Amino acid sequence: MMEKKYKPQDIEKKWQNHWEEKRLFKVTEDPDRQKYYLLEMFPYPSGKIHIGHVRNYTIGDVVARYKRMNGFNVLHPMGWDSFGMPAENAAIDHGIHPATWTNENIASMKKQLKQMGFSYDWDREISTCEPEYYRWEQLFFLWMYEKGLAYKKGSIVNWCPKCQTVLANEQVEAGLCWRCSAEVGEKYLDQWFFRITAYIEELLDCCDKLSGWPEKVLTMQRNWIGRSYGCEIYFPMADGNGTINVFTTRQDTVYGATFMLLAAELPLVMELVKGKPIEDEVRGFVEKIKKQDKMMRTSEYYEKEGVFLDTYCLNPVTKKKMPIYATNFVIAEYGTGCVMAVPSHDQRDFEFSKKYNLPLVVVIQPPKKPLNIHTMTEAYVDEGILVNSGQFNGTENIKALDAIAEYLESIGRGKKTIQYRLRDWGISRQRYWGAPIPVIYCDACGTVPVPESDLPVILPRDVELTGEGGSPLIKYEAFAKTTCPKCGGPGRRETDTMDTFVESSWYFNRFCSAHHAEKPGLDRSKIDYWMPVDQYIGGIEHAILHLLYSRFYTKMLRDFGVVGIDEPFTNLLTQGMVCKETMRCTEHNYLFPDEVVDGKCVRCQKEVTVGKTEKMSKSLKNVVDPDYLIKKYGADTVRIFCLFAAPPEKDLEWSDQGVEGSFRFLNRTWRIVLDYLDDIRDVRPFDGGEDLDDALKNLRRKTHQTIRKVTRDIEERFHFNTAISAVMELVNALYLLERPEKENKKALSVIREAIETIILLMAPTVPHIMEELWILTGHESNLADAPWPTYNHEVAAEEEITIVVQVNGKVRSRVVVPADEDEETIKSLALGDEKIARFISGKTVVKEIYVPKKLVNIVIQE
RNA sequence: GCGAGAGUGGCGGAAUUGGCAGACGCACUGGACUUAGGAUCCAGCGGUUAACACCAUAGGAGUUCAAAUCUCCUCUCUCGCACCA
Repeated sequence: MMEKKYKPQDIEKKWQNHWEEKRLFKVTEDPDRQKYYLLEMFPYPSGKIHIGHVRNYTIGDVVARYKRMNGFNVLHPMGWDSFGMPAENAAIDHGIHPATWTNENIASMKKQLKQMGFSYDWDREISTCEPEYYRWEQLFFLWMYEKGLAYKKGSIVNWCPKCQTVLANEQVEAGLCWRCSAEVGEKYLDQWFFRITAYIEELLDCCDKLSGWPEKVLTMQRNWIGRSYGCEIYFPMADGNGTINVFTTRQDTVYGATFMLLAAELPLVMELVKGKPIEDEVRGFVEKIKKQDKMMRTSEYYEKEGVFLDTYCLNPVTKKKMPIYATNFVIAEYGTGCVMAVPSHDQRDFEFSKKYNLPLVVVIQPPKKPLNIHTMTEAYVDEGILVNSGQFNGTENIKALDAIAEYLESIGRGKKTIQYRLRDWGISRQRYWGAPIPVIYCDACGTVPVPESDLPVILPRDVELTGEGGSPLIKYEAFAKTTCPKCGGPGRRETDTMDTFVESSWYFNRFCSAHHAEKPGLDRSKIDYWMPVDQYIGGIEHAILHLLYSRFYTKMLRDFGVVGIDEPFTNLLTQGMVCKETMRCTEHNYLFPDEVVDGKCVRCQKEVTVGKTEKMSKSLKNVVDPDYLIKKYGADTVRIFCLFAAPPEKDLEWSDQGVEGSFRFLNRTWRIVLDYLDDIRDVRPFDGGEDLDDALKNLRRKTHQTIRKVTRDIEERFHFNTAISAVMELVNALYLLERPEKENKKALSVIREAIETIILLMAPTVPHIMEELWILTGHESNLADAPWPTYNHEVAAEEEITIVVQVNGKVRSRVVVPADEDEETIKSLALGDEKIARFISGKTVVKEIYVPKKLVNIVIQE
């Protein structure tokens, strides 16, 4: 037979069409089968898929196909997180409507995903910018408003005066607008917030139950929520007018508090100095700090500064007068914005006391060298015994924490409290391309939610985007001008839209009933069948926000009765980044690979230096184009390389030569199968019963060992790299086998078993080539439906094992014995070994260690 | 500063519970086949050594019959939070 060459371009399209025509990946609820919901984080339709998507979705696809072959009813959907700023920027820059731009991008990216052969149920495709999607989000908003979980509050935001819009912190670069470079100011704006803090304890405590999540992500979430147990303490003003309240986790040092620090931004600061001679000086300081603040936050050198307010409060336990200062380093938003200063036991307070010559009192003595306030060069922040602390003297400071808090409570000067770092989620965006917030403002009735029956509030499409003057919705009267649903009088719609993180906080539910048109857009019976997501896969960059918001939404929707689970994602895999080396020359900075010939820049002929590997990005010119790779090598090569080059959770270093190697392996597999094709076509895979010679027995053992290894690697830890290398070994073993005669049906059946095993084991990874080989070997059913192979323990077991013989822990020899050989025989073989004899002759054997099936260690006295 | 993770050949990476360090692949070297080879097949490939052997898992100590793996210290890198009182 003429050997047929492996041409991925010929076969991949064919199989993709076949899968689509047969609707092989369409799923419905089936109570008799175990469900498996596999989800990869859906993409923003930016235009083209990048290699990070390819890696993410390849990992997911292999798991989906693997689970399908193992009999699970697999839900594997895909959709588009299609609201967002890039669409608006494209509109401003190129005059194309965000909707058009977005939908064109979706079409081309969908084509690319299909070219990769990903096994999605495309019938469940969703796009979050469609009213069919966001109408339910608006409904949830109304419910949240009703329950007080959505509320409006004034807050300070970054404001670009030129673009007339709020900027996220990440969009402020060195105090300037990222787009127009205008100086960013602050503005006090009414913003909508979601009360995520209503679920803060549950969000924190459930971290302990998420055993399928990486510890790293849980740690990040816990830190982000930032729970601190402490105490609120009330410091009475010296003049008897009210108190200053502080939050502290160190109430054990309250006897050492000698002055009071306030965040300069607090309104209280100006109130305290009102009408005093010092008022102007303080105002000047406060204005200066307010201006500096944002810049200084990111600066490394942060000089602690303060100004005395010419006012005192009293330490509630020592009754001593404490001067009050406004400062630049106390955070207004954390705790109460006021801090009791204990200079002997807090480094910041210590520095401040030195600068402004304020008194110190030691209240904790270290176990060894006692502290002296005159010779201290830094604060003592460790543990010790309380001194100068009234009734608590002599107690270990840690043990006194509770007692002091209780004492403060008993005298009415404080109470135990818990503080969090996490604040409520501000969701208002002064942006056009987002889901409208369903609220109407009426002069007579105030804030009025849009009635449920009027939903959805549709985002109008015929608007003009100029990039200036803020959101076009403000000026679009047909949208903004409306009537109050309560009194029928004139009203104006909220023209802010929701943060795009809102859409991604519940989309995984929508996939369960993607086209459900009845309230609340989620079919409870389908939700109950599919949710929670069994395996979620995505980038580590979403470790905090997206995952935290999704957890919040899940708990809230549960309390609304919409879903029946507490946590959305049972198992989480965070895949690493795709990196590549960078190249640059002194003249043109970063270069594309095709700008370099013979190590020189093609434009200036200067020497090119190969830089370190970094995350692929357009600006570093170290990207690879999935389209080009698919065209050149086929999707299967791209898929297998992404899996083989590194385990999924680690960063993957892209290597063009490595891709060649993966392509070579597929060719090698293709050739050996086609080479045997005529001979094995009419043979059945070996299924035991007959004796085999050593070579065939070894091949068969290898086959079954490979099934065991691949199954475990996928099942236990998703280590596809080692799974693939195991199959490579089996392919190598086939190459090394002496080719049997055509008449030797027994040998050919063993070979057929090996070949079918290779095809089945590789089916999830490289589905197109394996489908083709499956058909070529005479099968009629789809490989995608074939069952995952099983191994036979006895066949996989080694008959002979190599026992390592050590002398004093160093390998000196090896003996080969039957697998079931007894300890005594092995030991005597070891002692009698020629090489071993050289090491132990004339020495005393102290001990013999025997590890079954592994080694003998002979311990001798030197 | 705090928290988390990592450090193994020229490179990417292997190494169930402590038990043969370097699987598999890339690169490289040699051979075969070829008009040719940047195709393919076979073989070699951590370092020192003629060999025996010795040295090697960031560095140093320790526990152990035995350590890449466990403990302590030091160094380096990555990520997250960062004046959170």
